[in-house]
Amino acid sequence: MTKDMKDIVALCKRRGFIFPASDIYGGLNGFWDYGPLGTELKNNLRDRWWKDMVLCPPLGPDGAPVEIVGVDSSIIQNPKCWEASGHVGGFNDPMVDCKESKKRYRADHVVVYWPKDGQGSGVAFDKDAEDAEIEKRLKKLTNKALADFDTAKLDQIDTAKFANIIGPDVKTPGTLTEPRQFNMMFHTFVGATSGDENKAYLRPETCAGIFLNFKNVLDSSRTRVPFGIAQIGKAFRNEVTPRNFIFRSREFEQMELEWFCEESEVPMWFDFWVDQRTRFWDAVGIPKSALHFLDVPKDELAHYSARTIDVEYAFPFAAPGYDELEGIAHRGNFDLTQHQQFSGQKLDYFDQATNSRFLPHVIEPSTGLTRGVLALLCQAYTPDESRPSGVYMNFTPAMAPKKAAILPLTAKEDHVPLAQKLYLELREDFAVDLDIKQNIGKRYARQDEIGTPYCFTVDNDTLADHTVTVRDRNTMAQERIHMDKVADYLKEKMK
RNA sequence: GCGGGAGUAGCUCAGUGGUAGAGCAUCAGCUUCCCAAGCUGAGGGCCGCGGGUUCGAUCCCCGUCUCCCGCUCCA
Repeated sequence: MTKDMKDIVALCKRRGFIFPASDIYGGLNGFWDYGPLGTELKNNLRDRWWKDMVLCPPLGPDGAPVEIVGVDSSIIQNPKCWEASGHVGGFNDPMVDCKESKKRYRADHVVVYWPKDGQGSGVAFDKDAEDAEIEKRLKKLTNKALADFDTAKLDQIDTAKFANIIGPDVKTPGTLTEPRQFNMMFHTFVGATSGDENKAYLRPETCAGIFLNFKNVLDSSRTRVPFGIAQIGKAFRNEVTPRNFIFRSREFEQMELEWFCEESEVPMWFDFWVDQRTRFWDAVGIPKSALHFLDVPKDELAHYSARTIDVEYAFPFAAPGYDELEGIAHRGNFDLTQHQQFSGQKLDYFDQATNSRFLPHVIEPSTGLTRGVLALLCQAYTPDESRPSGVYMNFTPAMAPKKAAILPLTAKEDHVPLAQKLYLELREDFAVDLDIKQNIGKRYARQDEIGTPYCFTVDNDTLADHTVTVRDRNTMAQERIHMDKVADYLKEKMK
């Protein structure tokens, strides 16, 4: 059984899950619109996250209920916020292109070896190049030994000297272009005039809005450490290469929790949240067997993080590997420290019990809602040549955009009125379809393709004893239940 | 941004220098007591967009946009 992204993308478009944004204008790279079914699916996943995190959060490791509150912060904040977070300074990496090798390099990742005697060209290497390899290439290109060179990072070198540098993958000097800034943040202007003084950014992640409101929440909500603040919302990144359907898009939606605790309790809470998040994915239909937990190696950690576990999912485009679905990071107290410094406002927490002040440490389970939707779609997509539709979407009942279809077995006779009655009853509580036209097989197939877990069919027996058949999407098996029990049946299945 | 591939019906694709087809989907009718997406029919495309060559371009050329694959990037 193979899952091909092309087929999944086609089904999403055909059945109204996801469309290219601005489709009638030819689309826009990295942007997507959610159609009728996709919106329901996304909302179901979003609401389930909010319920599990904020409305009905779990019991903590000690058995006591954990406390989490929500915020909904502005997408545009004071630009100083992004200086404090490091996004303005740290993520505008200057890049250089090589006209010869057609490769692109981060300027600070390229090391240039300059001859100490000033004779001949400088030779550039990737920062991770092995000594033996460097020595060999220097010898070949300049006939000098490693000890005859000084080194400097490319971003520290005057561009006037670039003409005399041999790029990392070529043999002649002068092929490297001037460094150019790559800004991952979308910028905009606040107010009617556009100039540097009112430049602002669309948030590249939602968590900053949580840290900015840390003090406001403390002052207004009687929360006490340990506690969490959650937020769901859009974020924007000017990705160099949007790729893999909605996996890496320029506008996306995040679900983030910042869990504030004492430093000494970090390991306990870290493990707790990894466990909780795994349970969540399992509950919405992503089993642990489809996940991979990557303990991010120290040298690849973000500058603020002491430990991060990437929860990766077996996306078809990553096969046979995995790609990131969620990151659970120990951010230390980096964010509060930075915002305290840049804003000049005290953000420390006063603990009445111990009469001490401190900046809490943070555990951040951060996931992409839209990546979650993609994982749900990929996981649900099930080719099955034995059935007419050739495929069905195996959503859990709780996540499925449509919970059930009500089908009169025939369009004539007297099946229709009973089906309508059942439909009107169910639609008060569930997203259900009533489908009367065409033969029953065609209608089952249609529901399979959009992942409706149950079909209730009215037939001749219904007229006599008010029972209907329940047809299970995955097994195609049927059982009879009383019409009055259908609502309870659905409710039970959606737990 | 670079290299390669591709844009024809809602989807997947054929096709020809003389203004277009198939399968599926959609809709209507028929059939059907349960997978018979079976039967009949209908709607739907200025062949991505803009130029150029030509008597004439969906086809050839140029530009542009978008998508896919590989680099680069992914805090």
